[in-house]
Amino acid sequence: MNKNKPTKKDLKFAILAVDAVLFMVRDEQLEVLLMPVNIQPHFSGVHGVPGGLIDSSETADEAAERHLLEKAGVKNMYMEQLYTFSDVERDPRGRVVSVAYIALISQEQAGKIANKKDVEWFPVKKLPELAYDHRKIIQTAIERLSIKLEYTNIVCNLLPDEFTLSELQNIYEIILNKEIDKRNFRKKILSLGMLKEVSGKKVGGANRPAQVYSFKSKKLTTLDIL
Amino acid sequence: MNKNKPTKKDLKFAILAVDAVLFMVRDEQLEVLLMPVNIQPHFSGVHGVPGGLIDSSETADEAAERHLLEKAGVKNMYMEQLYTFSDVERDPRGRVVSVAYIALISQEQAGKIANKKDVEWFPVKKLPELAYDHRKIIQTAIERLSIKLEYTNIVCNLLPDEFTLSELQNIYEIILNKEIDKRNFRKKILSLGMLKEVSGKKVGGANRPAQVYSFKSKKLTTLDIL
DNA sequence: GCAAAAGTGTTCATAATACACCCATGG
DNA sequence: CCATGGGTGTATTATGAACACTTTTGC
Repeated sequence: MNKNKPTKKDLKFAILAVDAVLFMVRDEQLEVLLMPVNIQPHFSGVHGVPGGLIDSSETADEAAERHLLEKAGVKNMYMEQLYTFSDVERDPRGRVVSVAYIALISQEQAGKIANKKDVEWFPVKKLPELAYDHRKIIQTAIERLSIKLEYTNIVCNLLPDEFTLSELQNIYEIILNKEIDKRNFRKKILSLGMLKEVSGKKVGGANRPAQVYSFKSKKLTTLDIL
Repeated sequence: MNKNKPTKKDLKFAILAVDAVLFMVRDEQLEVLLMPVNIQPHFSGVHGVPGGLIDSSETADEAAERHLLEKAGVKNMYMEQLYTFSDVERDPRGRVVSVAYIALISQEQAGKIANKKDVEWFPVKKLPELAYDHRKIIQTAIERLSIKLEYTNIVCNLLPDEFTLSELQNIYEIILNKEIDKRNFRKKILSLGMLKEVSGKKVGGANRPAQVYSFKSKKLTTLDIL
């Protein structure tokens, strides 16, 4: 392909970046991790998802992991490629193509994060002003997450290892933005055979203790109903 | 590529390319368009899908369209982004990240293509030796296509404007690689309400003429059964 | 004893599957 | 008249949806 040196003219290349939309569920809300973006004279007082350039010796996946670790102190989370955004004008400073990722952690994991200054969780329903095309990226991520909730076990990445059926149902209701019948939900989720009972009950205050469950496997599995 | 010629200090970039996996169904087979790849000393006598670099003034989508037109003479086809492949060693000449696309045309459209020298259709079950990571890209494309057949109207892009139910069923059977009951298939596909009858019958030889149908809309629609 | 969440079954409607024969045409 | 693909219906089963009360605990 390009055999010339980077002579800067007619050279076809773009700066290649990654952006990672990191989700967590907390307080009955789907939240996304943002950090301030301050790029004079284009952006100030706005936020964006963590991201950065891809190094010449790493894959996009590795770059996304690295930037999440460096900028947000998060590691070992579930991550999948979302979409590659390549609008010519998406970065006012010049041509930057971004490979976007979805990443998921439980509230529990979120609590353990080395608290980097400047990172902050926002409910997706109350996003601040965003830099670049990050609103579109987040929107795309939410759609993907919603769809995958319905036909994969991806939800396991938003929960701690052990959880109750109510907690599980809650996450579905929050992300899908609708109420689900408790009896039908339990029947269905248990019939899928992905869960196992864990000994011990969760004592949660002034109410009946709940059975605790865990996923048999956290490997992404497609429930092919077809 | 170019990491040995860092004219721009620490500048991190990669060559950005697109690759387009163009599918067609013909002769009871899913076929993909390939062209020879001859890159000395790395590749000779092997094939790859059409593709090329992204220009600094075009999006990845536009680049994919352009390369399909330039290299294969195909235009106005259905196209969607597939995945971005970024393995560091995927191009032996240097770092090239590729945004891969799926494109679909009907056999009818394929026949009208200005016959570019060197392009050739191969059944996906009999692929020749392939350059780069194109086998992986094609594999990923086939999986995506199969999945989307089941919950979208994407199949319309593989058919001519007017077609019979048998032709439609045939495409499903070929791509999903399984037999489908004729009566159940018709019941289901008609109940989705995406088709309209077209006046006229298809006379196909020594048998009863078949009713002709067309899609009410070719816009990609998700059949949310959920 | 009461507030709060856990847990549990049945009925009904709809959708998926399995399955076999007659129809219209060209040669 | 026969070979070829077009076209149709029913019975069975599985799945999804609607729906209300009892249980266990902390206070």
